[in-house]
Order: sequence, then structure tokens, then C-alpha cells
Amino acid sequence: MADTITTRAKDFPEWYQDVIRAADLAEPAIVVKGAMVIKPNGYAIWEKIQRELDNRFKATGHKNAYFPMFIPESFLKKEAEHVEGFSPELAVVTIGGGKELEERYVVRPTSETIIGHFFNKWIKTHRDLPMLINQWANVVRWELRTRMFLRTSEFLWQEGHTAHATHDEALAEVLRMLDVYADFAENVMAMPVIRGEKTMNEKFAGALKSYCIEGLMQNGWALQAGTSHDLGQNFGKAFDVKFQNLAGQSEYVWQTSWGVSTRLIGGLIMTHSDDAGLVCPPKLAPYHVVIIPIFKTPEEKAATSAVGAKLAEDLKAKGLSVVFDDRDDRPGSKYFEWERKGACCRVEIGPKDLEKKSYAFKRRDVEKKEFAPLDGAVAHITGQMEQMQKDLFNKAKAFRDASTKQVDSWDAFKAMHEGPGGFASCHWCGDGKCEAQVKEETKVTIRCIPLGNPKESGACIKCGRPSAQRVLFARAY
RNA sequence: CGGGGUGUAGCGCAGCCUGGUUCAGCGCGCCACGCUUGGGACGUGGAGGUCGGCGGUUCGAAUCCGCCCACCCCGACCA
Repeated sequence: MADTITTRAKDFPEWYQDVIRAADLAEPAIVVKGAMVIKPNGYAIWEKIQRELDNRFKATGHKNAYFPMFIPESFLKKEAEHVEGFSPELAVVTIGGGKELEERYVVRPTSETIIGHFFNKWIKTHRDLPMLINQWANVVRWELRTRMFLRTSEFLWQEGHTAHATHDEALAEVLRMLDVYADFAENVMAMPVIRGEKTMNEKFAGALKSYCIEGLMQNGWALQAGTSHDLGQNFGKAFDVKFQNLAGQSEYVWQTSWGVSTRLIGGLIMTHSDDAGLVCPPKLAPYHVVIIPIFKTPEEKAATSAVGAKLAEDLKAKGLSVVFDDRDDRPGSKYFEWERKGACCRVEIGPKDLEKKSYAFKRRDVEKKEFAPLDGAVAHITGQMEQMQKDLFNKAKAFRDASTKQVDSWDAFKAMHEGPGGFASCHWCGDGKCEAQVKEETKVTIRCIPLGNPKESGACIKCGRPSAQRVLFARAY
């Protein structure tokens, strides 16, 4: 068959590529190395992600703004750790209008520095705080190795940037936005995530601390789905962002930044999809309902189409995305096509249904096809969409939970990651060298120290030294 | 950037070792018409390719040689 999809069991990365192609979500740009084209079906998902998140950002008091894509190279150099972290992956503009530039521009890999520059201008007193800004933008990081949605040289994201009068307040913001991400991931993407703190090795270059949400993909690898950073006063000092406090003294602001990207779409695919193609939770699906009339004669076509088109209108009125597919093709062929593309459910209306006043209903994530009365179809279908949203989350969570294991011996640790993968909850002494050694030997990294982690004494999985808590290890994208 | 793999029609591939009348082919998809339509129908006709690119060897290159490019996998780096 054309559009064949490799099975997950045979070759997971190949399957991932196949699903993207079969669902027509995106393709590698090729003419621009490491870049991708997000096609309409894929971009529709991104637009829904944007809408959902943007509503949540607005609800938490943030306002959107836009800063230049070109950043003076000197800005990057103002924060030592930041420049060190990003310099290998920068794209730099040296010529403009045919002339060598006086100062080179970097194409933004992230906007902490240029926003720091403007915060310096905008913030004068404690009355200007908190400053709560979000930007929807593209960023460029010159990656050596790319995978569609998960890592491309250019990608789309949002980056929140805030400034506060106290560290406590900034930290509260960091955790509040982490919660927004977690809520979005679980309730909209139906992707269960662990909230946690990054180790010093894994944190954002320039941050005091980084927090993250981590999901687990079907191949047992973790995916960092969102990050929220406590920047402390690092950028405040680098860009001299000061405010006058109540006592009349000048203080550096405390800043945060947080972001999610089009990588989420990769996470969505690897969380829910199956060997037949894309599976998408209703809250993000480009297509909710596909209605297919079944007929033999022109009279039957007219009759089933009339009922189908009417149902389509009724469902659209409920805010669902509906396709009425009366193309001249075999029904079975249509079924497979819409399954590949991740339509949440399918409705068939045939001559027998007209007699029985029924319709056939098939949910993308459920094996069995059922027949239901046409009366109340709208309520039934909208109800099923809500149920599907919950079922996908529960299924993913069951997988995640079953793939999360407490591991207390190095042999078991190695065996787990040579085998099925998953989250290994292990004791860790807290030494970054130990962490690096584990990574070198097994490619497994510490994904996070879960928030609210219970204290428990034990021995480090690698070196055996005393440990106060377990952390989550996994192979990661 | 190192190691491995792959580039031939939209997708999946054969042909390459042993250069030339099986060398521009196959399956699926696509277009037209007919017939069909409750899980990938069928028939007839048709469109579609600088064989990844450049250079070389040769009377002759998809095929041999060199260089380059892109994509995929594994590493280093990372949302």
C-alpha cells in the first residue's frame, strides 16, 4: 500500500516519520538544512495549542509582545554562562544590505538578552512590577542533528519573560507557569507529565534553577515538554535592570522565563498514535468527525447524503470540526485515509441506517464499530469526544506508570535501559560527576528531581554513596 | 563533526556486482471513462523520472571511479 506505516515494534523512529508523512503534518524542508515545513494539518494542531495556551497566559495576567529576531552579538556575551551555553548553536548575520555590519547580529536562539535590554528601559520602580510578558516567535539553533518537530534548526515557540520585586515572587511565578504547562499537557494534550527540577548539569544556561515537565513516549524515552526557569538576578545584573523599592533603594529585579515549542506536536504523536497512523485527542485534533455516506444508487446517495450533511451542520454548530466525505471512492478506502490522518471518529450513514434511523460510529481509539440511533446523535458524539479525551489520557498514564520502576541495582538499571526503557526512580548522591558517568556509560540522563519528592535515605545507584532522595532517570530526546 | 545506512515517478522498491535491446521498470497512489460503494474493488486507457548533484573513465554510464549534497540511525550538543 502507499503510505505504508512501519510498525512501532519494528522501527520506532521510522514509524514516527511515517506517521508524520501519512497524516500530512510536515515534511523536511531539505532545501534549508535542518528545517521543516509544517503543513496545514500539522499547523492546525499548533494553532490549537497556541489558542489554549494563550488563553491560559492571559488568564494569569500575561500580555503578548514581540521583540526583534536579530540580537546584537554583544548582548549574548553579557551573561557569561548564557553565552557559553548558546554560542555553539548560533546563526550570525554579518552582512546587511550588501555591507558588512558594524556589529554582528545573532538570530535569536532565545530572547532573555534582548528582553533584558528593554526591561532595563521599562522598569524604574516597584510600581512597574511585576512585568509579565509573553512572546510567540520563531527561534534558531544551529543543530547538528535534527528530527521533525523534536529538534529542527528553526522552530516555533512561546517564551514568557517576567520580572519581579522579590525572589519569592519570581519563584512563585516559575512554579505557577510550570503548573499551567502541566495542566495543559494533561488536560488538553492528554499527555501525563512529571513536574520536576532539573539538575545543575541539565539546567538552562544562565538560570539559577530550571524546572520542567517530562513525558514518557511509547518507546520508553522521556521528552522534556516544557521548561520554566528561575533566572534569579543573573540577567538583571547583566542588563542593569533595577527598580526603586519601597524604601527608596535601588535593587536588581528577579526574573523568570518559560517556554514550550512545536516539539509538543512530536510528543503528541509519540504519546497517542498507533500503527495505523495519527491518534489525536479531541481538544487538539484537526478533524473531529468524518461523515461518510454509503450508497449504491443515485437515490441512496441523495438520501444518505442529505442526512449526513444535516448531521455535519448540527455537529459544526457544536464547535466540532467535521468533514462530510462524499467523494466517489470506496468507503473502506476512506476509512483508512481518515484513520491515518487522526480523525477522532467516523460516522457512516447507509441505506440500512435510513430504515432503522441509526448510524454507524467508530472511534479512532476504540476497536469496535457500533450502531446508534440517529436521534440524539449530536449528544452521543460530543459525549464520545469528551470520553475519548479522558480515555487517551488514562491509557497514556497507565503506560507511563507501568514503565516507571524503582531501581536499586546497577545491573537492573542497565538491563532496564537496554530493554524497554522507561523512568527509573533511583537514588542519586547529588554529584554531577556521577550523573555524567551514568550518561556516558548508558546514555541515560536524570530527567528531573520530581517536585514534592519524598525524602528517603538510600545509596546512589552509581557510586553507592549516601543519597537523600530518588530522582528520575531515562533515555531522552 | 565522527561512525553506519540510504538516495531510481507522489509513496514503497527492483535493476548496479558481470556498462550496451528485459534498462527507464514494478506495486500502490494519481487522471479519464465505465462499473462499483457497510473495512484498502475491478476493467480499459493515460499522465508522471535531468536514475540526488558535479566531474571523470568509455564508442556507450542508473550501472565503474572521484568529489560534493541531502535525509535516516548511533554518538557529542540541545526545546
